[in-house]
Amino acid sequence: MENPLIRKLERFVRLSAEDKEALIGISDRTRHVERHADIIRDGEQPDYVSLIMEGIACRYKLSENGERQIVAYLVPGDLCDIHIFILKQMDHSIGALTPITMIDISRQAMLDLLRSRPALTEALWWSSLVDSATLREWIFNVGMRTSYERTAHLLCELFVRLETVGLTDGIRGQVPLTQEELSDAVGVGRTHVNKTLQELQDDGLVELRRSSIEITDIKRLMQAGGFSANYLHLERPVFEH
Amino acid sequence: MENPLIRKLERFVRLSAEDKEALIGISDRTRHVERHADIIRDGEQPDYVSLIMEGIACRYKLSENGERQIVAYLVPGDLCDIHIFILKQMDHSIGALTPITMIDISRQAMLDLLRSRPALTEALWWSSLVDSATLREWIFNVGMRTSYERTAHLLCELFVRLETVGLTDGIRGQVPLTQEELSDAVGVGRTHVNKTLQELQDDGLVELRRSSIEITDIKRLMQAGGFSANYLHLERPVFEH
DNA sequence: CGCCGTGTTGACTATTCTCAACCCAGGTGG
DNA sequence: CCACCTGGGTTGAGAATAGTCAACACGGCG
Repeated sequence: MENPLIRKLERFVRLSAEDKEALIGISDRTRHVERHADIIRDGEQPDYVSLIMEGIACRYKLSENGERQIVAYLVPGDLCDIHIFILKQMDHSIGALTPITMIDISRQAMLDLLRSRPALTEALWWSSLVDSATLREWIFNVGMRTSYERTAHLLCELFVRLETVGLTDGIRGQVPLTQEELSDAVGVGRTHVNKTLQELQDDGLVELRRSSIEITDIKRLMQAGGFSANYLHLERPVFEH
Repeated sequence: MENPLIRKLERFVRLSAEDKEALIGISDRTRHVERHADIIRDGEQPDYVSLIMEGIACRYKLSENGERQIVAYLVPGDLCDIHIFILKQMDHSIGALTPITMIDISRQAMLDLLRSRPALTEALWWSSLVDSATLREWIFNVGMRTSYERTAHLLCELFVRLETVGLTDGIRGQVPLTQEELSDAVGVGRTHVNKTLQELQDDGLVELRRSSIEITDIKRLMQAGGFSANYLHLERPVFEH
């Protein structure tokens, strides 16, 4: 299995063969999480860093009355718990939206990696800063855009991020999320998301499937959502691979 | 002038006298920015890290039609542009909400500091992770809470963060923001924020002044906003100072 | 075959937005 | 010293987006 983290980081820096080897060899163990299970919960302290290899997960927070706000999606190549090094406990939960395959990296292995491989350290910093930028864009999305734009924008982001790790086929893309999972992310009611998606479908931008959404025209979808990938800071163009 | 960054970081780790000296001695030059001026703009590349010493600023993004979404407030002790090390350009702007005093730290000075002072490196990582956590909470705020709760929550966050660097007097706190500046942050229209603030005032939680808001009962304000400071990860209690 | 997770539809509600007018305090310049 | 101007704040009416609720459709899995 190709390593999606390497693929992602190489969008920013070129890694040497040794860097890549170090990254591949770091895996402690592989773990599977089933759909709807939590990978880690609010208040817990993780004891390793986890890397998503397959599937989609989300960071979320719960309100008192049990509503869920998704604050980020995690796709293959994303790291879960860098917090391990610094913070005492999680201030949010991470849940699996699809079946997940992930590898756990021990704290020590991670520290060794950072100490011996400056290129990787820089790349990981980059990844962390991009995560922050994504959160800012998410705020903008939820705070400023109409539900139509919001939904479109979110789908675009997922598309681009999946594309970065090679999980789409060019212009089309399958987003394996239910409408409820989308709803919790855009902060719009479930039924209203449905209506919004149908508008997008009527406009020929997406096609609704059972438990997933297919993007049929990413270009126009980006226009509809006011999407620009600049906040993802993909410095290097895609090539080779 | 006491250094607010040191004060902030000490809420997380204890710094040695040398650490503090290194941090104080790092200042390149002091700079003043007047209210409403931009400290840095979307698309630019900063050439130094800036530390807010006095005043309040905000990170914001503009929509096509010129509306502003504030995605974070910056208070004394906050660093502006860690991006300098990694990212090619800003994906948002930073503007002064009050007159600002800040010091600029050159890239090299910052790198030297990080290399020679591991405690500071860790503290800065902490600061960065807390910033991320704050963004997540901000999403939750904008996405899930009513305008009444939202406004209350935001005021609480500002109160606590100002308190962390010693800028409040216990139970009362002056928040020097106009209603428009609050409005752009909570993502609620200007006139509606006004109505919401009046409700808060009627309930005895705040008092409205011209160009500022005084928190009169932080405890009940926290209840009203569903505020819990856990996401700020203030590991150490306040003492000494 | 039947149930459950998902999706769909429609009616009704309400929070929030928009717009427009007006107020008020403080600073400025004549 | 007063008139004016500007930046902020206040109020109210009407419009609209989005939320809520409830019922139903549908397909796949057990």
